[in-house]
Amino acid sequence: MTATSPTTNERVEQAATRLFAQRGFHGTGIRRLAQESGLTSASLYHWMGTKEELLARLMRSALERLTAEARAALAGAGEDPRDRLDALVRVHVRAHAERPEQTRVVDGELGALTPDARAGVVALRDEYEDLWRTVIEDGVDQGLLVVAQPDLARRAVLEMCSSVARWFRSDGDLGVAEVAEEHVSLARGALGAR
Amino acid sequence: MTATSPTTNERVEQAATRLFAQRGFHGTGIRRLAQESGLTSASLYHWMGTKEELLARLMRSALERLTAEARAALAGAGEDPRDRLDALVRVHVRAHAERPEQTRVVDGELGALTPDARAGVVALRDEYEDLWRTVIEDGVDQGLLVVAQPDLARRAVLEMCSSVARWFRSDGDLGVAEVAEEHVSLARGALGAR
DNA sequence: CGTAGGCGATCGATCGATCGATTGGATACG
DNA sequence: CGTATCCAATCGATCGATCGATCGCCTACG
Repeated sequence: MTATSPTTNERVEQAATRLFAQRGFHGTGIRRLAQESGLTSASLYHWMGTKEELLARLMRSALERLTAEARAALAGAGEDPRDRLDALVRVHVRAHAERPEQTRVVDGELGALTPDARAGVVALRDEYEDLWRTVIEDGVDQGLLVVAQPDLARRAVLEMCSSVARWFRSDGDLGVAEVAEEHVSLARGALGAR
Repeated sequence: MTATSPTTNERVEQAATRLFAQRGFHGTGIRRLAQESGLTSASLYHWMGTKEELLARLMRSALERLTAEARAALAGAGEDPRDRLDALVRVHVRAHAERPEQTRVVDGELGALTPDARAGVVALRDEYEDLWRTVIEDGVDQGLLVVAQPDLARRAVLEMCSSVARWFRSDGDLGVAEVAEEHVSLARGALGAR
């Protein structure tokens, strides 16, 4: 157990993630952000750059982590596209259950970014979704998944799994593992897994 | 074809729906909202009350319309819970495809409301979701739908269908009807329809 | 003449961001 | 060793802009 006290940078990022998730990017002022980080608004600029740069950084690192976790899970999964789908669902649901604020910022604040900053985030998101696209395409090609519109189905299943971030509570009736397995079952059903 | 020119009130509500959907409630200023409504910011107050009242009104009327459409569809559907589920999916998907800005405001700006205003909107949302809850419960009770966690499944399928508002384009490859039927199929699969 | 609808002007508050100044610990040098 | 230099980090003060909202006044019309 390494319970290091958080660095200033971590305190800023944690406060920003929490506030952006709760009140939105435009609903969060830099004074409030500084207060929750334990700094003055002037000092805050030493760590965050501009407010938008901070948001973009948070979104990119969250997406990079998610993609890395998905790649690792796929590397440990077998060849069967259905098993690989299960692995993606588990990673996605776990991430949204365990880091709901991070994922809600990624999913909900894209529109707050200027085109330049948005492009970088969108590229990372597309990279992540390509993992899903490939798995679903492989499954359909091999006749192990049955969907008429793979792109539509991918978006639908992704959003289905993302919804967890908006209701899951770690002190609720269901544990993370149960929720993940339940979504594995829903996703398999939706995609017509043989 | 009744192509009446929009009333001032309609122009305000349409501008607000568009802006709130695109830039968010906190990202939309009074002046911009007035400009797009063809009014000065002072005149705007004659029509909208406060900015928050306007948002709450938009959200309530959108939810009331959705609920009314869902009730009408259920009234015209048969007794089989699977058919009733199909009807709900079609209404939900059509609404999100044809009125993406309205639905995105409802789904995304709840957090911008003060507790008092939020309560009224949440009550309407619960009323709508109860229609889904009942249908799914009936289906499970009769053994025609198979899900381990009906509440979780309801949320998952709802979010799955809501995702349409974030990508559908009326000039794209798929029409509204096709998208709706595709989601009917996905929902049936996810909920294990016999 | 009353009222619905609209306007310009302006309110106090807050916005995101920057300024110059200060601190303290590390590093380089005589 | 002593001290000069540097730089990351922080601060109070304040910038111009914009925020949501309100005011009094004007005009058109039933």
